Amino acid sequence: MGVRLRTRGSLWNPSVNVTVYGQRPVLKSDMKRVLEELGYRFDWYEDYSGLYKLVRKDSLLASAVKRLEGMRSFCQESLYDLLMITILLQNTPVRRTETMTRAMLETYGDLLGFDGQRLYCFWPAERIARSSEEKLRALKVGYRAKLFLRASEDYLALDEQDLRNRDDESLRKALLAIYGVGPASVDYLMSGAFHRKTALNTVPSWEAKIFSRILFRRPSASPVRILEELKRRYGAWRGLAAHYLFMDLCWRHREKPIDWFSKLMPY
DNA sequence: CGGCAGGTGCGGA
DNA sequence: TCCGCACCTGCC
Repeated sequence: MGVRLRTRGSLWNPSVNVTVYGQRPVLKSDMKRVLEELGYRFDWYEDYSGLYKLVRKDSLLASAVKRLEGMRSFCQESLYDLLMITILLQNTPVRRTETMTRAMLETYGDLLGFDGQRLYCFWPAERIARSSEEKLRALKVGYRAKLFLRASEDYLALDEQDLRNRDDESLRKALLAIYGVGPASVDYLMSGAFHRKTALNTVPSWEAKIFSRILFRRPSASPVRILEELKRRYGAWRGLAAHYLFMDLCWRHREKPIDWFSKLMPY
């Protein structure tokens, strides 16, 4: 299915106009399930007041919230999609992640046309599980070929709804049991696919370079130092706070290019 | 062209 | 439980 979201209403009286496109007619029952799923993925019904309270004593976060107030910890991807993304991010520069992602989508993904757009969606897990390491390696994904296979198999044995109901600790354990998921990926999965606001326990090096500039106005504070500072400032809200700071930077960069950011991000 | 970046699993201490 | 190594490719 293809989904178009359009914002309606206002910050304090928000509403979203949802249009759903399907290869077969979209039934009322489909629509109900889509809306429930969107509510979860875009974190529409959660209370963010704990984050907004931190604004009073943190001017850095205050300026990000000023621009982005109301922004949710959104994640349009499913758990499986994001799992594949974390593997594509592992042990590689961003540019190579892009190359590998394109190759994987063109070979295994589905190209959807709707609403005047042509967009790839991720492949179903079964399609990779039925493929082979050799075929995957031909796409220049290196040793990640094995990770895609094993992670897809492990994913197929999981129940995503069950995982959503678990507490942080139990969820973390279940995710780490997926082959190819370590400390860095588990943070992405918990904060992205499951909206756990605290999930930020390791800082990948490319993010450290960016947060060093944001937090300390210097180029190269260590990942450990960055994590300490985020914990000190934002405590249990550090994952979400970091998301706000990063998105604020992206928007400021988009309005007026920031030199050091262009050098770190290849866009 | 050689050297290096980058997250995870695994084997060994 | 912690440490160090292997893995693969593209960029510098």
